[in-house]
Amino acid sequence: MTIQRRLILETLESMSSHPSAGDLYSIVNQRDPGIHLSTIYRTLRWLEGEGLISSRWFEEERRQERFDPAIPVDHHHFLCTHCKRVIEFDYPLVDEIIQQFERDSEARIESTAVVLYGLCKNCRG
Amino acid sequence: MTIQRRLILETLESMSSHPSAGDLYSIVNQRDPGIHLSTIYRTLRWLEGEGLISSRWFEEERRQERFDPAIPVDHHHFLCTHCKRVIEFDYPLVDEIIQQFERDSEARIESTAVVLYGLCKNCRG
DNA sequence: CTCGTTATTGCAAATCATTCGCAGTAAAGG
DNA sequence: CCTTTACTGCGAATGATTTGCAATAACGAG
Repeated sequence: MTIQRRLILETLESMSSHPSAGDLYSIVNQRDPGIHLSTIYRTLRWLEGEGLISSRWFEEERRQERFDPAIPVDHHHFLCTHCKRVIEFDYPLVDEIIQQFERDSEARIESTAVVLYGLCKNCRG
Repeated sequence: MTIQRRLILETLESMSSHPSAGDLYSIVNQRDPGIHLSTIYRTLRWLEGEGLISSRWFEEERRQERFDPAIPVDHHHFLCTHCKRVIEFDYPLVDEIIQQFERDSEARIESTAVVLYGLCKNCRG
């Protein structure tokens, strides 16, 4: 555990917005101006491999990977298309979809990505 | 409507696999060896704008956009992680998730991306 | 059918997020 | 304090997609 890794992990954990590597860089950079973007990437990749964080791709911002400080246990996401806020949820209904699909198709489901896009409470209206 | 555009659209419509631009290029290229990859991209973008096709990003192959010959009406996807086959489905359960989330969060949902990953009937076992 | 205008193509270079190779530096344990 | 091993900073590479531009094809008017 190096200073940089600790700083990156702490910063990510303090954010609920599922930042991209670049977002994280501009914040971490304020406390450690010498840090390099590639260190951010490598550390995020390492944290992911250790199972401490997980990563997401949202269709809205298809190009940028976003990082989630949560352990990669199944949960799902809402992304506000206006303020970019992320809300997590976990409904048993998703499991019902999996079961129905497995019955209908005889496939075996191993993971899911359920994302809802729209306007949050604050951005409606 | 040029020769190239017609060829690209016909080719996409004949495929159920949700090909990437590169996949499409290697097939279209057999019938029109002079065609350029940028024409594929531009045409796909144009078809998308016309509402004739839609595009998807799957987390499994995060880097590559895949194109769907279907009109962009709400439907959902299964991607076989082994053979890359895509199966489409449309369950009312997804609408129930939307309604439940809208109730819980007071957000307004405008679109969804529901993708299931796993092994299809043929690739299990 | 021919000409002129406008849209589309082919090509090459640019983008942009992410990754990689490498040499220098820091961590960790003895 | 020293040695080994892992991590960082840096710059260059990657790879899918986009863009600028000059050449070409489509389409409508005559």
